[in-house]
Amino acid sequence: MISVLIADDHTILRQGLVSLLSNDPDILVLAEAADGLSAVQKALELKPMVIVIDISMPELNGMEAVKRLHEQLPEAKVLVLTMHEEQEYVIHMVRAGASGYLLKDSASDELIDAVKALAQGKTYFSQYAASVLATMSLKPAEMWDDPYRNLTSREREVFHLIIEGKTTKDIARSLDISVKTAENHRGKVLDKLQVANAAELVRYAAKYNLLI
Amino acid sequence: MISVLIADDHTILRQGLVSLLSNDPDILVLAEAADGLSAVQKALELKPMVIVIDISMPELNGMEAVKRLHEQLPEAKVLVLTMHEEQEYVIHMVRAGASGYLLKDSASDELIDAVKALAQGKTYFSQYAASVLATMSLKPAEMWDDPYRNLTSREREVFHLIIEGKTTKDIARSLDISVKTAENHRGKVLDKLQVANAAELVRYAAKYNLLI
DNA sequence: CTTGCTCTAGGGGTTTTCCCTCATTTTTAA
DNA sequence: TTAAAAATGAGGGAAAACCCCTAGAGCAAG
Repeated sequence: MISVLIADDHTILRQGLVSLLSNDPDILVLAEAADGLSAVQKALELKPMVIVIDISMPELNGMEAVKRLHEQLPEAKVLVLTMHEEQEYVIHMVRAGASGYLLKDSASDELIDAVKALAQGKTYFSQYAASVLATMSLKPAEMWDDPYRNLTSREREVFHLIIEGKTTKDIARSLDISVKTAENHRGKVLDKLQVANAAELVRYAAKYNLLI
Repeated sequence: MISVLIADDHTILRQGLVSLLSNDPDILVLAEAADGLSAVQKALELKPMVIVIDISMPELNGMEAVKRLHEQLPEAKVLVLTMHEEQEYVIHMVRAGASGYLLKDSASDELIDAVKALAQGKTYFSQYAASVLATMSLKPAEMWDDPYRNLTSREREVFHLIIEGKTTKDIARSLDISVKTAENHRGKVLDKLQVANAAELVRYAAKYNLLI
């Protein structure tokens, strides 16, 4: 019997998953969680064999939750179930400790296969995720992180202010630094993320789900 | 017996919905569709009483699909099931002909209630959607559309070029107009959408799912 | 046929962005 | 502890963005 915890903030989807997984005689759904924090808590309490988790959740996002689960409950296997196709998501989640990655538009049979694979200590990656990981493994390690990760903390502050539509003067004021310094940070951000202007930067942010 | 068609591009969610609805003895799921176009085709063919549809779908987005369904199969009731909380989505979908609007994080009981309500010719709106519509009905009709709708066709062209990160010079070249004209259009777009700069414009585009 | 809207184009201005360079101090890591 | 990286600040300049304004041509509706 495979015990499973399901974490997803969309109730209907979550209940649909419970319904799907419960149809299989080998699978027992222990509990559900609607946010990352309660997912970690319930996992530590109930010690499920497999945790099915979505990336985007309130309280504690999926990535942080996976990290904590992997640290505090390494014997539990984490299956990421998401609609995010971005390469970076796959990589980040795997590095955070996920044993499987499945897109929400895959078939429900695949979900059950994945849960069973993880319960047996195997990994399970969708066609897409597997190919991303295969491609990535050919690149040098320093290329793995998306450029946003290469920003310094100050640069990230500036980054977020730019994508809020703030001007350099606004940024200088809100960070209490000189306009010239803010300008320098701005330049470095654009340079590091390889975009030409603020508009492209916001596109970048949208692409990586960095817009609050 | 209530016949239902389910349209959602995420296979797992879709199958979860089928599983949930099939548990109810009064509901019969006739078919599923993974994109807007096939949803319309299958609806015209099978003539379901209720169509459960997601907004964001490939081929033909939910809004267009709802519009066509309402025109070509007015006797079928459309229930929009989505994770989009944006006010504008609710309004647009209702104006397109939806009889119900449900968020994906509502409970599955609510989904079944909604399907039954629509089958009886009633409407069903989630707490949130209902309040949005209540608030909107107090505003004058010309305020209903989001500002993007007020752009002229030329302004929309410019809009899309701006959110691609193009400079005014680029825009002038690509539309074969003078830089000054492009500048004027740019100004009008920013003014009509009430944003201060290109960065905010891209945010706006992201908010309304206008980023390609 | 006038009124209004759109598209076009320009004048002239201020502000902001973007791109270099250089330099000091602080923090971090080897 | 020394070297590297980060944060700070500034000068100067070219380009772009932003904000006024006017104005003609075309087109559709009243």
